Amino acid sequence: MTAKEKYIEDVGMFYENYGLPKMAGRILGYLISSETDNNSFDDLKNTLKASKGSISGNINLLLSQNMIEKHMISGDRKSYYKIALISLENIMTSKLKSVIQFKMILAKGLEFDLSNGNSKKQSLSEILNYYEFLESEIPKLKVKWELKNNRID
Amino acid sequence: MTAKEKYIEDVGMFYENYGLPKMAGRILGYLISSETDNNSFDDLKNTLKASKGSISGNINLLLSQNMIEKHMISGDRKSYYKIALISLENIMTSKLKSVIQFKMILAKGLEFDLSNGNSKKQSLSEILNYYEFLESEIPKLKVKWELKNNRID
DNA sequence: ATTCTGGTTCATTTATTACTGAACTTAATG
DNA sequence: CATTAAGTTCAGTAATAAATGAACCAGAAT
Repeated sequence: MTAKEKYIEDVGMFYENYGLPKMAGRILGYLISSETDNNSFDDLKNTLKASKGSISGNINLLLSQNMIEKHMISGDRKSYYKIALISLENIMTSKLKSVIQFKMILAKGLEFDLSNGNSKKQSLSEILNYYEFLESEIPKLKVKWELKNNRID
Repeated sequence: MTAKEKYIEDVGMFYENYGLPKMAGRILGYLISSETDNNSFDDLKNTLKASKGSISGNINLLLSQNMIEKHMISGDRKSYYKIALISLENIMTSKLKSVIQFKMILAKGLEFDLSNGNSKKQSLSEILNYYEFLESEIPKLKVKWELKNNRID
């Protein structure tokens, strides 16, 4: 297994964890590590040693989620695919979304925990406050980063 | 379906997404929303309408991941379970870990993208820098929160 | 108009994972 | 020491999801 093949598998596994089919993850691995933007259906099929059906289905899944982009070359019937850079930047945002979802779950859980005196309710409230704090702070980080990078030196 | 049953299902789904079996998630949902710390094997089995095998397996899974805690009551053979509050606080940490993992994947991907002039390499590097920034900033948030809450008014 | 190319569709197969339920273990109780 | 109670183990089953591969379709080339 070459280093690149290993890499493609690693990305596949990461994205499987993230909720995509492994093959979709492999496609992303291939496209991230590809030097060119002109990656054809057949390039993917041959490199990933998968069926047409699987490549087709997963390409369209990734297109629908804006994780890859399709483009054409005039005088050529094929379609070409490349990684959508924005999708790489958005991993953090999507993780944050799931933290916020969890925050809402906690808040809901508190509703069932009726007796106000109890120390569990106290603790859950504190954790909830922490998540609310994170929810408000994390978006500020992106702004902070942008400021840092767009400053005129 | 009562509100609480719905809640248990929601938590189950959240944790399934997070990588646990649905039943383990349901157990967490039950324990988060339970008013007491004294939740027995049978409470879980009856409320969740599951087999002994499934309850047993999932309790032990959750114990091994420190997501729940077991305790005893003297004069009683049963074991009792409660949610480990730290596990709720650590959701964010675990999400952050996966962001760092992704950062490493990106860094590795850049190694394959050989030609230095190319604009893709440029863009990937920028995204990588962003993740490095996040990696250093996010732990600071916890500190900031603690300072905010432990301050003497 | 026929062939070829690029890609899609979908029924079937394969793989994975979790749940069930019954037999079993261990330890406490009468 | 026989019984019961609490929980574990594991083989079989069910449910889900994804990959295959062959048939199919649309448009371009000959």
